[in-house]
Amino acid sequence: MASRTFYVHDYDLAATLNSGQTFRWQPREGWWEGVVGTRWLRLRADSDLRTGGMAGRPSAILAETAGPVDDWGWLADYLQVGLDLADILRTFPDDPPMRLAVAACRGLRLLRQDPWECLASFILSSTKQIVQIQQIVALLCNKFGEQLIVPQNHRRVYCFPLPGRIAEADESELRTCKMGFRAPNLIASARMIADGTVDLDRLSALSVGEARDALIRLPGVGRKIADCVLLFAYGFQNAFPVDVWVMKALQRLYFPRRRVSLKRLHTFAATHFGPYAGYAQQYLFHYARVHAKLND
DNA sequence: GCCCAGGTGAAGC
DNA sequence: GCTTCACATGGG
Repeated sequence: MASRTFYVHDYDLAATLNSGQTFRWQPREGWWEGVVGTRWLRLRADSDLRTGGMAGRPSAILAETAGPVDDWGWLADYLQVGLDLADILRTFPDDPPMRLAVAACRGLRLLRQDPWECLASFILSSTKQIVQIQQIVALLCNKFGEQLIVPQNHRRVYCFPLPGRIAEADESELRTCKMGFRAPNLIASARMIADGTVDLDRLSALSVGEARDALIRLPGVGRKIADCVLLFAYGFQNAFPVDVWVMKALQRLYFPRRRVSLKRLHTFAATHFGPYAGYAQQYLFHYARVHAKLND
């Protein structure tokens, strides 16, 4: 077992882990338990003991693993603890909707996830609620993933299955994980990645447009899912996924008088929200989903 | 029963 | 170009 404390400002761990960008974290006994790569771990937001902490705004994240760790760079990268959130918030447009969303979601962050896990999870996400995506991903990992080191007396935990493992599975096996019509898309995409037709390792060297085109070649991956992977896994900060919630938020907050097409919303997003548009998108998504009642 | 869920892709105008 | 529809499955 190993542990480490990361000191952070303005980091709402619960909102971040529970904001629909990742699907494996579960609250348990005051911690968030999850898997990053091939390591089981748990995280807890704490006061910064060096300063006594700030009331109501924990400024440290405590991490514990079950196995030994000598270099914590993988977790610092995943959590993006080195990023200065204030620098990003300053680039957001100073308009009423953005001010509402930022005020409501203070400390919300974007993670830097593994591309394959992110891609596969979002292939499974279409027309599913977040709780159901979590359930499907859990079933998939339990059935196809490799077992990980966990604390004594802890239930068994498995890593996210690699593309090669999914590629050799058959559709009926995958359907037992309750993914329905998404199963053939997941298999076909896994095969294209396993056989090198699409190389996920090369995408970070491409422009955002080229990387998006590469992802959209995969079956079950359209503009929205591609943008999720570009933003959540590759860190293309200007990727702007438009799902039903973001669509509702943009329509209601910025164009209350007229109906605007999806294409025009993309054009608006690309010009209005600045270089960190993807970050702004996550604030709008979380605000719309958790805080605002945007339904008529 | 009905409607919706971090959509996509094919088919219709 | 744009609109409509099927696609599994579960929750409200």
